[in-house]
Formats: sequence, structure tokens, C-alpha cells
Amino acid sequence: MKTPDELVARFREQGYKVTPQRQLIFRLLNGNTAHPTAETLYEVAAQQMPGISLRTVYQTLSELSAMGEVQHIDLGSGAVRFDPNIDDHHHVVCSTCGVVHDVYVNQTPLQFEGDVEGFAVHSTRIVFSGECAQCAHLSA
Amino acid sequence: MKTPDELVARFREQGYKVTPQRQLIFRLLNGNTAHPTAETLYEVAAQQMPGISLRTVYQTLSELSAMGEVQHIDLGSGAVRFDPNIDDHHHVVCSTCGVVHDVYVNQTPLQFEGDVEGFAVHSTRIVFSGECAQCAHLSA
DNA sequence: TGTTAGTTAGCACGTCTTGTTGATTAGCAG
DNA sequence: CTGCTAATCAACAAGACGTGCTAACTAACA
Repeated sequence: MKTPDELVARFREQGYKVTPQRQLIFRLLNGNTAHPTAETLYEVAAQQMPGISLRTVYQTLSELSAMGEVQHIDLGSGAVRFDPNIDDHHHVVCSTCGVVHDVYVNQTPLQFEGDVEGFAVHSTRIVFSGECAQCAHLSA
Repeated sequence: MKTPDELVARFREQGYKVTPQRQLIFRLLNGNTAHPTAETLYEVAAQQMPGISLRTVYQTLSELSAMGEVQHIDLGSGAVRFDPNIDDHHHVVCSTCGVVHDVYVNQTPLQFEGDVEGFAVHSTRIVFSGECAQCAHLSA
């Protein structure tokens, strides 16, 4: 994701207004590796700006997502998560605590076999599920 | 997935009754490569057995899933899909028409790098998105 | 044949996300 | 500085997906 300042510039270019709410969300996402949902981001935002609405958080996230500045990740865990890391990367998910981390897989592009003649792959998503070191430690 | 007859046997073993509704669903899933949702399966089922309820379809699918006889796949497209193929396989999804096909990736297990010391991978899901040959042809 | 699980209809809820409306605020161009 | 217009907010709603519950009826299986 671009820095908050760069996002401010991009928003202005697009004719979007640069409001304090949007700027707050830019800052909260910047360098954020927690893969927050709209809801969790809203909770943090509301501490710094009481009165901000969940609706606005959703909307700003949609805008960022549409502009390609954040990744939209759906791990089937209910809510969609947002990732300011827009590199070509993948995810590991702890099935116990739900924590998500970014990982890089260097064997891509992957080869596959199946009944899919002529399929043009545009993107590949890989999700590794298992148990994180924390949870393994606790259960041991 | 096991054959309908084998599933009948397994259900009886488990103390589940073998009803016509369940048998119908076994048959509809057998060799089914369409990755149906509960809803679409219900529609087909209802043609052959008017009066069957969506509820029963959901329930039977849950039972099969819990028994490991079908895979539960969530592609973030809204509804969960069911796959009677329980091999270790992955999916390609056409982002235009939504069709899903099974594929086999032979480079697994994949190596990855990231801030995930000590993570124990239990499973890996890979989803290739792009355009299927059909849609590529139509848009050309 | 009888017990009990399964099925059905109907209604409800919960979660996540988006739509709408109407009033207020404030960004930004001129 | 002013004015246009987007953005925000609150409040309410809805839609999609899936499940929970009840009550009544049916049918599988011992």
C-alpha cells in the first residue's frame, strides 16, 4: 500500500475529498500486518475518532480496494479481511486462533493438471492452514 | 466420494437412517463435477422429488461433510460449494462465468517464506482464477 | 409393530455487507 | 471567502447464507 500521503494525493487525483476519516483509515492501514476486518478497523478508528461510522470504514475500504491499494482477502471465516500488502503474496492461517500472516511462495507460477483446456490464469491464491507456533506451544 | 451404495452402508453403520431423500442426494453427488451449492443441488433434487426441503439438503450435505465424504469449498463467492472429489486437489475458477474445475498440482508441498516461524501446515488450498476457454472464446 | 429418527413447513435469528433517506458538515475549486 | 457538492452520520432496512426451533406427520429399522 502507498503511504498515507501518497494516498491523499491519489484520492485528490480521483476527485475524492480528503477527509479526516479517510486519512485516519490510511494511517491505520499503513504497515498494518494484522489483516483486519472492517469491523476491527472500525473499533480502532473509533477510539481515535469517536463518532466515525462503520459505514464510512466500509466505504473507504471499498474505495481503496477498487483502486487496488489494499487486497481483499476472504478466508471463509465470515468477514472479509483487508491487507495493505499488495505484493504477490499468499497467506497462512492458524485454524486455532485465526491469526493470518503473509508469506511468499517462489515456486509460482504453479503447474496444474485437469480438465481445463485453454484456461487463462490471471491470479493464484494459496492459503496454508495449520497451527501457529503460539497455539502449538499452548496446547503442548 | 464413495458410491451411493457405499454411502448407504456407511450411513447405516453410523446409525443414520437411509431415507429416499438421502439416497437421492448421494446419487446427485456421485460423479458430480459441477461443484454445486446446497441451493443448486436442492433445485435438481426437487425436480426428481417434489417436496424435498432445502433444509434436508443442507443437513445431508453437512453429514457427508462431517463424515469426510464431500469437500466443503468456499471460494468467497457467497455460497459454499460441495465437491464429491475428496482427493488432494485444487480449483480453477473462471471469474467471468463462475465455473469451477478440479485440478491437481504436483509441486506440493510448497515452500514459503515469511514471518511464520514454527507454523505447522496441515492443509494447503490453491485457487487459480482467470478466464475459461468458453468465456475467452465468447469475448473474442 | 413400535420406537425413534427423519422430514416438512413455518418462522426466526445472526452475521456480514450494502442500500436508502434526510439532515448536517466540510473539502476544495474558483 | 463563498458556494457547490461530496462526504458523513444516524437510523432503518434488506438481502444472502446458513442454522435453530417447534410441532406434526412419516417412515426406517430393530
